[in-house]
Amino acid sequence: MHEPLRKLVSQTLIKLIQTQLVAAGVAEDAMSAGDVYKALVEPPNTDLGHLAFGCFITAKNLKKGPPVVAQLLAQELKNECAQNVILKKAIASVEAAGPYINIKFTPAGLADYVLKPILNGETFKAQLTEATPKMMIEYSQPNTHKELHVGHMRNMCLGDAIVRLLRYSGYNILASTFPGDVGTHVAKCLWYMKYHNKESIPMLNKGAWLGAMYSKGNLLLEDQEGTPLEEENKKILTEILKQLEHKNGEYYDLWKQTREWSIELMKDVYKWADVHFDHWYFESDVDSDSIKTIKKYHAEGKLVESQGAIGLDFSNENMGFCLLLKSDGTGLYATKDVELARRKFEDYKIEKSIYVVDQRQALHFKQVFKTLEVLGFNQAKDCFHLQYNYVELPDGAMSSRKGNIVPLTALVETMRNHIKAEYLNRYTNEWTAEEIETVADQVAKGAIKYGMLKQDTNKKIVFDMNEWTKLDGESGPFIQYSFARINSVLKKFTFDTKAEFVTDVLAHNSELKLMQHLMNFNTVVLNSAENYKPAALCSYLYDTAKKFNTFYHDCAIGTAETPDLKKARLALAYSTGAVIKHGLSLLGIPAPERM
RNA sequence: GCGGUCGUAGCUCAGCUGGAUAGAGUACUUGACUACGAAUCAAGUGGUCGGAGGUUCGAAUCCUCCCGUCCGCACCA
Repeated sequence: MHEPLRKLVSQTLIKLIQTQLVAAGVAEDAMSAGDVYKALVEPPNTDLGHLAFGCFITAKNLKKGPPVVAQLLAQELKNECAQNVILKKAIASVEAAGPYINIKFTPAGLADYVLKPILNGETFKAQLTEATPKMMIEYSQPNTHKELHVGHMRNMCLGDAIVRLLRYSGYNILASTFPGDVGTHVAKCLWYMKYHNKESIPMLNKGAWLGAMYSKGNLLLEDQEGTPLEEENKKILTEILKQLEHKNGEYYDLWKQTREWSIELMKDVYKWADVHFDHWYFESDVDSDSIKTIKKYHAEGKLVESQGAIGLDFSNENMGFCLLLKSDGTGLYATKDVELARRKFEDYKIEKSIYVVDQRQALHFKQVFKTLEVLGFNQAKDCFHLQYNYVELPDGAMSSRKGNIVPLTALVETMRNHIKAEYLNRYTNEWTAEEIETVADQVAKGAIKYGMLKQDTNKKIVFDMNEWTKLDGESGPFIQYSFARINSVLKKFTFDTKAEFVTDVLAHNSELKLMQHLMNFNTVVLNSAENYKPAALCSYLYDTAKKFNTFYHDCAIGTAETPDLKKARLALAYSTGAVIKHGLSLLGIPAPERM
């Protein structure tokens, strides 16, 4: 009940409905204002109305047909509007159409209830939720000793947007990350570096270079499989892993040093992407404790042995065998996740734990959560795996192992250069070189993040650089461009958000449509947040920009017929800009003032 | 084989917690800059919503089966 016009309508309607309920001998509290609020939807087109009330539930309660109830309530609402000054000013028409009541607002109603709260900032401070459990959202689990690629970007954008959306909606959110800084991939990287690398260590971009070491190591190891060298290689890898586990030896020293290079790369990327974590959990932090924990449970007889390894058998529940200790006594990914899940709840007293991880890990998380449950961890039910589909290349899956990745830095560089060459270099004589760089970077962020977020999480993204650099149509830069134009017109005609304006003059169809659309901002954001679907906000913002462009095309601002109309149109332009800017910020996308 | 994902316009996708005439982008065909920014706008062509049943007053949306697709299924993460 945060949107003022919906609130006004639902509070009026509920009184009328309750009168009918009592008359029909039904309990008055069979329906609440909240129920009515939820049943208020957008009609399929604006010609019908700005808001519609579907009478299905009400009709059921009254034991009458929906069209009959719509007729009845529409008449009651009309009468109410005729008597009530406030309603009379805000509501232009009420019409029953089949099972719906279509409501049209007056220009003044839309301006008063939609534009004014945006202008004074109330819209963006509205309380959208009541129950807001403390949640931790873990996202971005890159491995050290590998290079970050475009696939990692989807996870990062998604996790960050969800954190932002939920925080805006009033939730208490902690963001965490869980980099994989131990494991065989590290050993393979160090092995190659130590025994086969002939290059000298670069001064810059050590993290990316390290990723190449891993890739080369992996390929060489595969080549040597089946040769006499295989046995020798295995011995060395085991020795490396042992040293890492016991935290001493030359490999351990090399690990400490190289690990920092990777972390530096991650931090650079997070800084670029404006992504922030409240806590960094490293796999190396939980590694040895996780093994102790599992051994303890095993000693208590809560786990089973199978083929020399220890774990839990969920095969009769179609979840396979969850392996927790390998036959050599070392742990696995699941081992660490079992330990980490407990820590999160203990460290921060959270009520819900969300994991933003690739959907290929679905079975893994099912097993981990089930294991937690079997081990008596009550909060297992509060753990949730938020899945998304992965990013692949036109010729198939990306893999650091094979070395066929598109590094994130390559995407960012290509995008920035493309934007400068195609659009920004034309301003070389007007703007400083610094501004051109800054704006190119902001637009690149818009293109990349919007591209990662606009597609629903359950669909995979096929990454093609040529397609990604096309910035027309539904793209981040399209929305940013609309904002820049709004900004430019506001500057040209100077607009004061605190100045009064005449509210009943915005009567053009494209003005009404735009205002009606702006009305829905918080509703869309809340929906987007609670369903973990940033894509919903993406398409809303795209629509906002499109509707603004139509208005901008249809309605002259500078040469408006009257000064009042000009002022009101400036208010509408400003409001649209504010919604776009806030909306983009919830997706982690900056809004340049000009571009 | 078992489990899961997806299947909507030529292509890429919205719509899926059941509700009004299935929408965008792109491509293609047109039109609009002496203009508040053309990275724009306007118009047109284009759909048995994979198939078949079922539930319902009402199904792209829910259920069942089938077909196609991709993913996962113990010592990697």
